Amino acid sequence: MQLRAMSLSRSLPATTESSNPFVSFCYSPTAMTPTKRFKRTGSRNSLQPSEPVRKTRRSLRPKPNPSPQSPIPFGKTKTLHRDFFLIDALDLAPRLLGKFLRREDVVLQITEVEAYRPNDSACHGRFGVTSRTAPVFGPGGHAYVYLCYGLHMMLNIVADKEGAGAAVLIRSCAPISGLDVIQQRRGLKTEKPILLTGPGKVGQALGLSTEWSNHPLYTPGGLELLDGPEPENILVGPRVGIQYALPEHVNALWRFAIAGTPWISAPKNTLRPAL
DNA sequence: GAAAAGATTAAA
DNA sequence: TTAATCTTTTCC
Repeated sequence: MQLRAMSLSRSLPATTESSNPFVSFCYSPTAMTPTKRFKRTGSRNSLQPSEPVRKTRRSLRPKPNPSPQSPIPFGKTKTLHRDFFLIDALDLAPRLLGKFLRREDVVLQITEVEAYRPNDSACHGRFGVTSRTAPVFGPGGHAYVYLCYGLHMMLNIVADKEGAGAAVLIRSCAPISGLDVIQQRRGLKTEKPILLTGPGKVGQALGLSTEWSNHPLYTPGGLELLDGPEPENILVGPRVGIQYALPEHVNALWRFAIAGTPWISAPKNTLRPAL
């Protein structure tokens, strides 16, 4: 199913607005049909919906759906205005959910993010402006890419006005277009969530290096952020891997994800429905 | 100038 | 559970 939507979009020219791949994706019958498995039960356990059905035979189980929710149809897909990014990272983070990241033929939909803010003991900006973190202190709407553990390229989207020092980490995405390129870069011939759930995986799938740091995302060309459907429900939780920070920042619920999607990194059991 | 630690991942 | 891997930042 997923492959059908993707190969369909690949067959279309992706350069002009009128024939962009998302329109065909969002109107494709498979994308418009929500899978039963993702329906909310309304019980107290919010995580129930995203877990696979246990007692169904493997061959009968529905495959992971690249569409995190029923997409809201939208006519034109375009880059967002730079003003979109000039807000508190805590406000920007959830608004990035559902949006599209595009680099040439590869298109990913953002499914999980984390906010990093001024006066945040977990934020890279906590040491002030350095050669690495300079983009974080620039105006919102630019990429901030850094090397983590000497291996992984982590993509952030700079938030707020110039001088603030805030950014949103992209933790997970769903593949929308360019699956073969994504798989090639990842070295994985799969379409399961393992392909793109984790910040290092997103950077690898987009073929990023630190040279992309400070690249504007609101102008056509290179790496772009495009408008996308707003998720129906959102999950929140504490951020991952920041045990070195102050308790108030370790515990802050600044991690956001689209409810019901399988495209969320570990740990998932710390996420709860937003109010 | 040296050393520790890190917004992680994949394999055992 | 742990090794891989290297830049950034801090400490002496």
